Amino acid sequence: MSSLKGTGSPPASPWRASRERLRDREVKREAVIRAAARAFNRKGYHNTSLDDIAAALEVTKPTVYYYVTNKEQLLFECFIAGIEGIRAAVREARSQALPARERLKAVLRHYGEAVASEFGWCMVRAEDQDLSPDMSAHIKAMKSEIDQGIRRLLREGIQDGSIHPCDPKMTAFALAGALNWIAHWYRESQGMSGTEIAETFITVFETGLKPRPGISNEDPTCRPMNRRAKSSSSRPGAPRSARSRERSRR
Amino acid sequence: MSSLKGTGSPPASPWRASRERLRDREVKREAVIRAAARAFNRKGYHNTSLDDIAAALEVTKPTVYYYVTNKEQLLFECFIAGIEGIRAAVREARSQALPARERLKAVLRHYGEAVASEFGWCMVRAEDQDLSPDMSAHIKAMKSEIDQGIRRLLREGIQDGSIHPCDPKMTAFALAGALNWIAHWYRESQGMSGTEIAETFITVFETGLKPRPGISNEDPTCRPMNRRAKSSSSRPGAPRSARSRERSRR
DNA sequence: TAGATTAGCTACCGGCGAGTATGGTCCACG
DNA sequence: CGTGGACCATACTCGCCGGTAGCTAATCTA
Repeated sequence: MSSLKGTGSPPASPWRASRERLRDREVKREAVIRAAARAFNRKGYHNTSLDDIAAALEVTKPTVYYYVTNKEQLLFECFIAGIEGIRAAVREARSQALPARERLKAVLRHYGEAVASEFGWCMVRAEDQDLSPDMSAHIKAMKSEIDQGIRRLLREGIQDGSIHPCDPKMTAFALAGALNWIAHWYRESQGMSGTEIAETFITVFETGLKPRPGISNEDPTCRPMNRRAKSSSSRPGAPRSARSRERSRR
Repeated sequence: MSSLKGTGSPPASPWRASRERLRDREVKREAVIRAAARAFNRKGYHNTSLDDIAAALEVTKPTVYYYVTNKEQLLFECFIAGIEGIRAAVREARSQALPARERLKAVLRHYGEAVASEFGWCMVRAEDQDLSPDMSAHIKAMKSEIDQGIRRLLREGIQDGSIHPCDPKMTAFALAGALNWIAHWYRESQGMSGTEIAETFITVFETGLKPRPGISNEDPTCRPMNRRAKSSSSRPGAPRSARSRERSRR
């Protein structure tokens, strides 16, 4: 699969112009997966029939089966499309020379972005009861990889002094839970992007609820819901490294 | 409904001795709902048939329908059973003379307890796509009530100085998300209770990731997983075993 | 131009599971 | 003692949906 992650492309279906057939099987296949993701997102996995997906693409069910073996695989592919970015971010975080808290923040930003994406729902809510044992195992392995990566960053941060001592396991659960839950309430219509939401969450997690005398409450991320421009200067040492790095789309 | 919330009662069914019929309708009705919650918890809503639920109670499907009008209502009742405790806690928090952060903490403790309960799954994952519009509206209203209650506590805490300034809406999302997600990974088998987990989360949220010079790291909740059973397996995204796709064999 | 390959459609099957029709059994009460 | 109602089982119906068979038409290849 090549560039499934990008951009809310308009729902135009590649079948439309039957004249200039792209004959690019991969493009169509991705369109099927994206349509499935959108449908799952709206109606849930079990309430979505393959006829629905086909209708959204203005084709019929056998056509969908021409690109995909079964419904389960459709869900699986959506999951992969969503989680791949996070895995990349986790791997990347290990090879950087920054305090662990900064590397963790970069991971969380990508995490939030992925969860708020088109595939966020599938990524977060794919129940392994709906998948065959081997696919379920795949998914569990990937989720575990991410979880362990976050725990490791927490441990490293505790050791290098950039993170307050805490239970890495439980803290990772709390962080991942807060971010995962974005998929339940986020709709693109709202003002904020996934990255912005992640940024706001990160501020909450970093600062904590208990007042910190030293820190001003002028921090723009603490103002209620304006969508400021990206305010790159407010916090010293904020790593734009992760942001500047272009998404690897191949 | 009387006391559905209590205690992981053994899965004994009140029908057991068909000889000594209890003939207590309310008791049986609650047993049905609890059995449904357990089944949904294990296999998911859509993968659970009413025959499954009936079988768990050692009765047949019409018996279930004798106590409940349809499957949807079953899910709804489970939801109510789970969320009622949180609503009560939110209401109670308004009539106390404590700093808002303390009242918020009390709410979050009840929240975590509810999410880790038998009905946590139903409460958290009841998709409103699976419910009729009016039931969905009920549920949304209750969820909103809780959300608004948390936001209010945050605002009050910011004003009385017990909570560091933050965006109440986003912070409420982060808190609720972290706690909701407990339902995805928590299994009673593990060592911690729901309240204990909530307590740990609260510590994380209060303190924040950034180091606080004043605070000792001797806080027992910050030690990694004091009473560890065979941990190392559970992780946030992956609800554990739950033998996938167990079909009702007849 | 003939066969092969690609891509899509119409029309169907099979079963699973929600919900029901019907009737039997046990108890309470008169 | 028989009658009504509460309670539960057997044995269905029926619609939906995942998946398939088999055809057609276009394009490619040689």
